Amino acid sequence: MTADKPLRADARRNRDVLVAKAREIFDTGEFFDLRFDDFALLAGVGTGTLYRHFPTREALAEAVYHGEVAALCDRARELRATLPAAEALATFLRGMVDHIDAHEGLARTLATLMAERSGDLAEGSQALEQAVADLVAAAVREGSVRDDVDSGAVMMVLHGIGAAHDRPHWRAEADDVITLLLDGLRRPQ
Amino acid sequence: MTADKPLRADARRNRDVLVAKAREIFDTGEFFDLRFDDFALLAGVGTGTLYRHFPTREALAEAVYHGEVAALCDRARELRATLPAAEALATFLRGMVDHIDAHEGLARTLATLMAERSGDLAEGSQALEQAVADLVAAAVREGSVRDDVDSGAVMMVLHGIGAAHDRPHWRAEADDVITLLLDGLRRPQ
DNA sequence: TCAAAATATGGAGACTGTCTCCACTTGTCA
DNA sequence: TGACAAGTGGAGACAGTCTCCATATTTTGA
Repeated sequence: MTADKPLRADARRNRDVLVAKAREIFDTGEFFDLRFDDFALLAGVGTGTLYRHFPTREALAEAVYHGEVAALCDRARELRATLPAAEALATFLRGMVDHIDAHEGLARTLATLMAERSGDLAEGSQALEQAVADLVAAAVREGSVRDDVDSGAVMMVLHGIGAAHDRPHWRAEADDVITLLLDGLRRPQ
Repeated sequence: MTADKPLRADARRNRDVLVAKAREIFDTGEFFDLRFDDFALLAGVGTGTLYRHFPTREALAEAVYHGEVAALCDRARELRATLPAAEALATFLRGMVDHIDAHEGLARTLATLMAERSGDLAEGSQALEQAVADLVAAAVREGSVRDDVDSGAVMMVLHGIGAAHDRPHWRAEADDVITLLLDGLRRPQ
């Protein structure tokens, strides 16, 4: 699966350029206005090279998403190490909204690709899923969060926030959703 | 905008056939495996006719979505007339999950199309948005639901449930999300 | 009832983006 | 440094989308 056979130096270089360029374009939100072939040219490689490294737009997204997820997981780990569990969870979720807000184009692009080919990106979500599960589990252990709902529900809500990009009052609503979620999660009593 | 100029009899007939066929195919989940031209043939009309009535896949989805939204709005109105507000809201949300569960293919198809061209379908959501807002407002007036969050947040959560289709434990998670949402909405004390 | 006008039809073929293939280039290893 | 493996790029095959218009159907009004 993840048996990364060592790439030749130039191949690795091209791959990195492609991912970097992709992240850049994702962020501008122009990814879908672009012919995939043109994207290759824009990154300075031939279309053959693009297709060898990333057979589909989704494969490219997956690579970008990986980096994104890794960063979020680091953040989750850090919060879990420095704050009480409930606070770590709340801070993480609020931070997530900030993050999506700050990289709207990226989030929108990934969410769109995720919707049409969810399978491909689902794998990349595993790590994030685990990070959230850990945050929730810690809070449950601590006694501040109820234990009768699955952490998958939290992921589903996050997914929803990401997917609902273009709602006119996205930011305010997203904040409200997190508020509702956190209040709903609080252990009754 | 909605200036429906009267269609010729045969045109109206063809349009109805197309929408009916579309709903059918949406439900099987095979819509994206199908060439749009083939869909026309399948419905028994020429491709030109298909394109005249529905210039894009999204336009077709919008028509199907309209019927769906209308049914949901009726249900919301009915519940609001026969149950205490909080209960009406809860029943509506639970019913929504049932509905999506029962028409998984349709929900998945609409959610996917919504993700890539959200603008087109957003308009069709207006009525549903209003219905949910009414349910929430009634519950707030009744005093059973907090008044410091916007009903848009509820829509966002619903959107998320619909968008998260292919999560392995979708049903259980969706139920949990509704539970969290309803508990979060309850007026503190 | 029956032209004439208005409206709608269907499917051939132009168009456009995706993806493959392979002759050639570049990197690696002994 | 030579030989072999790995990678490259872009021309062209291919597939789906969409337009166009000669033909068919419906509506209008005399």
